[in-house]
Amino acid sequence: MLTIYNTLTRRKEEFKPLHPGVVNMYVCGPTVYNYIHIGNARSAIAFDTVRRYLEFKGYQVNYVSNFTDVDDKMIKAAHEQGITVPQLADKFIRAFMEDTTAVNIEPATKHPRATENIPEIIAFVQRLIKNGYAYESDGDVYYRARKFANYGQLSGQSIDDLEVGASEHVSADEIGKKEDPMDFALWKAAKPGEISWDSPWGKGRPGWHIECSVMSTKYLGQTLDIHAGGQDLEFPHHENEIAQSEAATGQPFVRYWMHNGFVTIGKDNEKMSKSLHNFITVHDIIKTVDPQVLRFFMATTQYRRPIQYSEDNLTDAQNNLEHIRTAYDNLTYREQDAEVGVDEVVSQQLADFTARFTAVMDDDINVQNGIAVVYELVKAANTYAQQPVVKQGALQAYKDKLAQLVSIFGIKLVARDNQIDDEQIKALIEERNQARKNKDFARSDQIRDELKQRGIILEDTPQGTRYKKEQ
RNA sequence: GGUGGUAUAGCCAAGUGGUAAGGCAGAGGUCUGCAAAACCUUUAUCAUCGGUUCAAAUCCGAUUACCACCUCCA
Repeated sequence: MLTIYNTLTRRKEEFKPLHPGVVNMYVCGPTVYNYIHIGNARSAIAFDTVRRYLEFKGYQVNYVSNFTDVDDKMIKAAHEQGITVPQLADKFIRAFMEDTTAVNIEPATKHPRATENIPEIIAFVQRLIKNGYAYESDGDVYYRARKFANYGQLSGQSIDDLEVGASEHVSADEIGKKEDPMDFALWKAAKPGEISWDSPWGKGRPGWHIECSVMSTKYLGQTLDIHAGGQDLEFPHHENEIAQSEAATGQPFVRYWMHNGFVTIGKDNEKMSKSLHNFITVHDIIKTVDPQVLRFFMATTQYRRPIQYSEDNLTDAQNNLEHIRTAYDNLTYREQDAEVGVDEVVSQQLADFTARFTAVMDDDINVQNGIAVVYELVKAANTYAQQPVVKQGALQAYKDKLAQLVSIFGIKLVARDNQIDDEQIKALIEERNQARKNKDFARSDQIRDELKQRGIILEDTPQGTRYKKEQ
């Protein structure tokens, strides 16, 4: 039984989608005014992993993730770079797709953009005005937070406590426009020269929160199974989404709210964020770090826990991933002398591993326990691969299971190309084998060292000398 | 000030009442001509104090430290 921690109720709950067998899932995406950093990627990776596990469990997942392609930061960045807001959006949406593809994040079923849904947004705002939850004020439209009885339920705070904080931060030009400091913008009037769309309230653009309410319900229905995002979106973004959506539809908006923990950095474990200027972009890091290592590093920490970013931790991930890849290679290597047939003991063992993996992952996607099962599988596979007699079917079964389980973490296990075409190298390997037969170990070690310099690793096994390229 | 989270071996980290999973690094060993790879063995009383209990890392209270949200941020 799959359980998921629901931020709304602050406890783990049995996961039951509204429609059996289908999961409608919405994940808040980035504002596309810059390359995504590792913290942004964490969110995408965390929920890509959740998605992959749900699919492993047999669900059909409709996965929608938006691009916020118009807001203050977009307008500012476009102005600074001397390009239009749509040009800026196109540039960084392309970069987003490149970066997320590199770390093996599946594209969403649908990646809607706010600016592609302006008519729907306007209609949604009109509905809120009609229902009495919103009001126009000098070209802006605001939501009456106090009118929504459950406002504050997600963040667990009373609206009065929230108001104390909010009143300190209301910008000067909003004072006087709002009926109440807690009210938030659904539609913002355009300043001269800003990108804008015609609306019943004059030229303007959508507020931040409204696009997610509109697009999630448009593509997934009035009640979503899962709505996810970073913990920093709990308030105000997701709180406001609930208020908007439920005031408009009269239906429960989301069944399970999921929020991922932050990537932290530095000795103080500070949140990696754009405003603290302590971020590392995916675009940059994958120039020097294997994207699969980055993926493994992030995917093997449970989504709610923080991830401490450091070189050491990344190295740990690299070692662990290499260990898994080597096991896969070890299985592949024995295919040359494997006997035809299957092994019932192995089949049973793999079924047990799968059951245990599922049992631990069912506990709120506990990937640390999941990966622990994978390590046990690796150990069993390595042990099997050293048996004097092995079966083709068993080798394949181990490989398939290993590949299947790590694919949930976004890792692609493939047979590595260790073919050597260089005749000179082949001759050297042959010469070394001859030298070993003649117990000329000085010569054989010399050849081994020489080839190592050239990136060829030799390993002597009971099945003969195995060579592989240095990774 | 309000709210939430975290504190387990050198490092990462699991574990929500019964005498501490797993990985990395380290040490020893098996295998090997030597290596490599692999496998085996080995390393903690769980931030502090107090309480409940036959029994607590695990429940309750207090304390300390760190982080986050309450304004844009995944």
